Amino acid sequence: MNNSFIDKAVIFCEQNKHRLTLPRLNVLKIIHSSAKPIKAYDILKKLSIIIRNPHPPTAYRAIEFWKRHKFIHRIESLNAYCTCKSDHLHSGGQFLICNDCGTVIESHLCNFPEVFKNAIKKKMFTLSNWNLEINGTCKKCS
Amino acid sequence: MNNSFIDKAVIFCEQNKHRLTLPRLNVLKIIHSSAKPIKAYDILKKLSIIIRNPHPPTAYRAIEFWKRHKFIHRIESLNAYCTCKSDHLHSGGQFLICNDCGTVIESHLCNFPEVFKNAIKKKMFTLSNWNLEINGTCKKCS
DNA sequence: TTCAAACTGTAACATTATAACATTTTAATA
DNA sequence: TATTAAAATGTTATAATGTTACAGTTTGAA
Repeated sequence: MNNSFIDKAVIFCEQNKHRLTLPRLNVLKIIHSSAKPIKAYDILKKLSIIIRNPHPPTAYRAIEFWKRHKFIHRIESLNAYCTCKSDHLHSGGQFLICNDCGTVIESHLCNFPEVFKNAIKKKMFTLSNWNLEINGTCKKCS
Repeated sequence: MNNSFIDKAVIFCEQNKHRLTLPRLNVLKIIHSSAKPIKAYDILKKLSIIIRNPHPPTAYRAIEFWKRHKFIHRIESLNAYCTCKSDHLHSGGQFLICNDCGTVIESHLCNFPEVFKNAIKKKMFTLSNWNLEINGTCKKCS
């Protein structure tokens, strides 16, 4: 396992005086080591190997923490979580979801496309963040 | 209430030999008459005025029906449903969600932007449908 | 008129998420 | 180094969202 992602989280917590507690560290490790986005209750199940009989809030709090600090994304249409694959902060994400095998690929764009910005401007809307979920078929499955 | 939307649904069912049953018609009417996207259990509550003690599957089946036929959209981040504001079929949607008042505006684009298509092509992914949810502040609230 | 497909009714249950409050941990400070 | 307040977790309960399974009804075509 490539741990540079976890290392970053460790450093982030040190630098920002957040506590890298057992639930936080392990929830992030569990999400990071999952090939596909993982659901909260599956995280909880895996967490129970490390923490005795953990309850939902334990998982959900850690998920919320890493999401707030943009280390993970939530795939809304799957109710599942995956680590952020981009190497810098960003306020939006695109996800390619394979209808066949369930694999999710993050396709990061730094800037929100102009067409959308224009469409938004027309509606007099001020952008804060965005989430794009694209369904289709991945290379392997097509 | 402008009923042309409901009229379209009536015609659609006639033409495609789908039954426009009491739950189907009323679920669509309920979603259509809601100013904001409405949740399944709120649909169910309103449905109980017309149908005696309806159970979740009654609402969910009708929701699934109208979604399948692209009369409604599901806003994933809200677990809520709204009618489609575009006058033709399309396989993707953008939604501007106001963080303040919860209003959702559908901003329809007929074609998926090139930047995204290119990002997808790079990943060797075949597109079927897409959903973009944009959070921000609407005109009224800013 | 009967028959199969489409659809609804109902009960039970599964999944996903949060509220509320007690307890523990931590680091700064007196 | 004892105190303390903030940050975080533990625990119980429950709310919110969604599905399965099977029985019964409606419909239109053979």
